[in-house]
Amino acid sequence: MSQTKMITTKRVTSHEVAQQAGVSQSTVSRVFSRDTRLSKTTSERVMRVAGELGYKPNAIARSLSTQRTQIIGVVASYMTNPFFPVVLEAFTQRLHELGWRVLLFTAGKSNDVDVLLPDVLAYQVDGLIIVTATLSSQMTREVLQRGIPVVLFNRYAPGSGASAVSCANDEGGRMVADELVRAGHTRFAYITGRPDTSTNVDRQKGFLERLAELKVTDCLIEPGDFTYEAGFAAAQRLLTSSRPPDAIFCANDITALGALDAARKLKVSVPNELSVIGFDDIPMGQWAAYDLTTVRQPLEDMIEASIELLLERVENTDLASVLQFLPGTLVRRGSARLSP
Amino acid sequence: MSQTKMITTKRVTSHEVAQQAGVSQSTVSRVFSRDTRLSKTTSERVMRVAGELGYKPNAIARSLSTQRTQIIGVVASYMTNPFFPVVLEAFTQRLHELGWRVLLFTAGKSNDVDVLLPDVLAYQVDGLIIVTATLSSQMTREVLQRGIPVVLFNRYAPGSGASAVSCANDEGGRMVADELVRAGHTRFAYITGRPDTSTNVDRQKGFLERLAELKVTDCLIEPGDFTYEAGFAAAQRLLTSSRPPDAIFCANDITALGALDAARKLKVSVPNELSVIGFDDIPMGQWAAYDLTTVRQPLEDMIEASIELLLERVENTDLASVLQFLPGTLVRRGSARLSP
DNA sequence: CTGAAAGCGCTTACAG
DNA sequence: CTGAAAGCGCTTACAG
Repeated sequence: MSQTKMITTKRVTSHEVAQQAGVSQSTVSRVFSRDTRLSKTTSERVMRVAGELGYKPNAIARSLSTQRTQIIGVVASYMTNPFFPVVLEAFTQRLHELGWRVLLFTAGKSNDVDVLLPDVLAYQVDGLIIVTATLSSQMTREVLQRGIPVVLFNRYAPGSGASAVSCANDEGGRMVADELVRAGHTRFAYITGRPDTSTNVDRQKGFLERLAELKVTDCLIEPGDFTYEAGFAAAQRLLTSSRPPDAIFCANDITALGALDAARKLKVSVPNELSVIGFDDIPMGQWAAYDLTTVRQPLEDMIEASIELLLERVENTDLASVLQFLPGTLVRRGSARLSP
Repeated sequence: MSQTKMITTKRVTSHEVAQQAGVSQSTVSRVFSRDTRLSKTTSERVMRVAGELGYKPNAIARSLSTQRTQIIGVVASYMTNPFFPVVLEAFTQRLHELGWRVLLFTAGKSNDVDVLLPDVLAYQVDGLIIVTATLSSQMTREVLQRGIPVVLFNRYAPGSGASAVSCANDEGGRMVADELVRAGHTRFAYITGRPDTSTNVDRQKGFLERLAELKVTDCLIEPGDFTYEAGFAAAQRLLTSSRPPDAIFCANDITALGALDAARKLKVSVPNELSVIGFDDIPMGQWAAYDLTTVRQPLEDMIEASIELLLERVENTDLASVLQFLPGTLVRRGSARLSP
């Protein structure tokens, strides 16, 4: 039942607040930028008037003036892999808490990240987080040249100048090899992710290297692409081959879920006849139908680290790029027969 | 091996391009805003110089000047329900194609959408899409008052002034009732979603109403919350009760997957002893382990309609709000015993 | 503690 | 077809 029904669509500016409050526009601005040297009375009066008028400082104007948008560009895709939505949500949430906004871009089948970039840059983002897809190193250079720091999440590109935070994928692969061998498995297989990703390369490399160190040479490599369907198909091929594996390590969880369903379909008993291990620890791995043993990525820490690296470099463009690898942990569930 | 190694971090402005090209800054601006009345030669020269200098118009400055940011605020949450990431990705992709940017906000457990809103507004978004969570009607009014149109996706709030696009959830519920009765089921159950959502209310209402019309009164209502875990628990309760249902309709797919896993655990044979039907048609429903019969939401059309409603109202703030309901379609898979 | 004024990088009537 | 200039709504040295 307020007296002042605002039907007007016109947006309130600091000038109007200033006029109503009987101060200069600069003062209004200072009130909202928390300038310290303000008398309490002025400050309170301005705040009151601003409240009545429904005034909010225009962030776009502020951005232009300060040369800082407080916007972070986030490029994310592959939302069908449950890992990424969780990552995206966490990034958005955390950045927002810290006072930053997220401009979201998705790199689809057709539009490469490189194609997206001019649009990202036009909005003067203060920093860039790439959650999926890779930036060509030339593009990375171009972005960095403009003083916009870049952090790659869950992938890395040494020498590109971009910082990166990733799980220690090779170690994770080694850990899995260790555990599977120790539990007495003898015939191994690895279902790959997309072969051009550091994630896949490192997991595979760590796994195979450790197997080799343990004198195991019997490991089939079956191509996949980080999807359920590919995992299902690959496992089906493996399990119907002349010499099926008794342990399958999958490039990621969603692939492992596909592999488990293939085993179920073929009536291969898990974990008695077959152990399946994934990588990520997505929520679905905990579902009763799967109970997936996996390498958990330290998501919270990775996100925290990414944001820290990025914001440091927003503050100080001269900082050198950093690659950071955080160790994963094995989560023992029912899909693999492991020693305790 | 280009001669002009740009090490500078300073951003190029239209003034510099103008100077290099020997024209006024206005002309440079016109070239990039595709002003028609420009001589081809000037235009080309400016473009060439701009290219050499790596000039991109500053969208923030443009926004301030035009009073249009070309930014759409999107509020999305519940990324653990696979339905939403897909929606978010589609929205982002499509809006980008149409020349709009997406500022992403997530409403977490703690931060209500209402709390987020001042930050959304500060960035002068031209429109707002709410994919999850509901805006209080007071907040909706406030946003609309500022001339910012709002579209609710997959929920609606009549009288709030916000437009909305939703699946025809009641019809969907009716359709499921029809099919289940026709196939001879006799003991029904509905596992709910969160009770305060229009989505849940309408699906439940349609289902029960149609059952009543068909003279079926035997329908248990078991509370859930749109999650796998709730679906699992609810189905477990139902199936271990004294008079277990032979057909369960679930408020959404992820709930249905939980129900299916509960059935599997309890060795209830699907679809022989039990039919389970979901709502959404998320990718996982197609997985071999589930093969879920469900009501498919016409996602593409819903997104297209949402964007159209929104952009129309960005152009013309006076347009009245509209509620739009698009029919879902039954997707017959293996989790329900239905007549052909 | 506060104000007047320049400036951020564009767009766009207004002239010519 | 093009330029000079005002203006978008802020911030922030510079004075006082």
